Amino acid sequence: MRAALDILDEQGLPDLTMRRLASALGVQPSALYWHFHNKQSMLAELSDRIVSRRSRSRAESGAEAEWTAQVTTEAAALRDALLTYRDGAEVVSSTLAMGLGSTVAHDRLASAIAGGDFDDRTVDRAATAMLHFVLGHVFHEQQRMQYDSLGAVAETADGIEVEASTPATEFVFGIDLLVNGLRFSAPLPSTRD
Amino acid sequence: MRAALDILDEQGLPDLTMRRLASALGVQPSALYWHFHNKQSMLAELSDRIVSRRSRSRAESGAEAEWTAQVTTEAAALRDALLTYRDGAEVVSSTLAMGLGSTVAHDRLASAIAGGDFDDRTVDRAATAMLHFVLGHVFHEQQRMQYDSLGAVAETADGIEVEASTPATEFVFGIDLLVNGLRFSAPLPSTRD
DNA sequence: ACCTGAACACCGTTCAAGT
DNA sequence: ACCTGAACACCGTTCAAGT
Repeated sequence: MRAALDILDEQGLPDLTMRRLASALGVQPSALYWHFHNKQSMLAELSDRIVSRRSRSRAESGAEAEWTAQVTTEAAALRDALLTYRDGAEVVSSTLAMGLGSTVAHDRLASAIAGGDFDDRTVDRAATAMLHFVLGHVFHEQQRMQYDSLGAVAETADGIEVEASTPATEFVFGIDLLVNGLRFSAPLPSTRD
Repeated sequence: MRAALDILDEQGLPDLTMRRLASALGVQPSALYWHFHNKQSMLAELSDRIVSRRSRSRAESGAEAEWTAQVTTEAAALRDALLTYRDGAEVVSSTLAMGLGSTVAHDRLASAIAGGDFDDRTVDRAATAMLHFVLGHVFHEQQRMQYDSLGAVAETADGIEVEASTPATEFVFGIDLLVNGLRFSAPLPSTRD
């Protein structure tokens, strides 16, 4: 797993092949198939490690913060985790799409959302929608990163458009959209205090 | 393109190889490289065709419908287009992530959203967020489809959970979340009429 | 203008056999 | 328990050469 993460981060997903991984370990490719059923399940395990990596639990980690703030924090933490390794979002996205990998990402978002007192179905669907947005956003963000690093400096050509809005800004915009939609959609039964 | 769409729909993206496409056309693989720079650009063209396929322009296509209804309609039309071919969402998603393919999908969502009188940046970001949700959702939906078709009938095992909520229902839930978030986020300058 | 033939440099996976 | 060796059935792409 450590060797695989190194290759992923240094060379990218397309270069993370079973043969390259084997040779990084000084072993024959076939040796890997004693440890993993196939490449997919190896990537699934990688995906779990990427997602599970908790970033600094920010200032407010307690149960007291507004649920909206908790959701925002959780989403940002997930984005951070995905950004930790090159192509992280693609690995996780395709793993989850295949129905593999753990559900921690979804679950953490869901439990933050549950702080808003919604019914279980709403919580689940909102978490899923949010997860789709996060994965889509970071996937896109990382693809741009390596496209930009391959020449094509995009240019701040005509001076205008200089502070064109950062990926982080666009990210919180999307999250806020979903949080606000959630806040104003349901009857939201009890607003204690 | 027709042959490629056939292979995609009948055998899926993993089986859509340049060699298989060539042999379906009764031609050598190398012949394809006179027509396309590489496989990516072939898939990009395929992606454009998938997205451009307009479904029945529903009842209200006029300029008069509520902008929220227009956005919902546009999102549903995009979902329909992606569902038309097997693995359609994956083809489009990865093409757009690579910075290839046309921007029609984004643009159609954006112009529907623009009916709500938001500033250009908000329109663009909201369209992007929505596009990420749609692609993520349908990608997931299609992956499940072929997972389910490969045995593993999932079972309505214990009678409960029978009407567990369809993909279509979950889709409109996510779209509504985004539309509502948008409606209640900005100052929304003019509410003429 | 459009295609063939032949090659290059790879893939994931299996499986008997070794230690 | 863990790995090697050798093979199978593939990939995308290039490029001289043909018509």
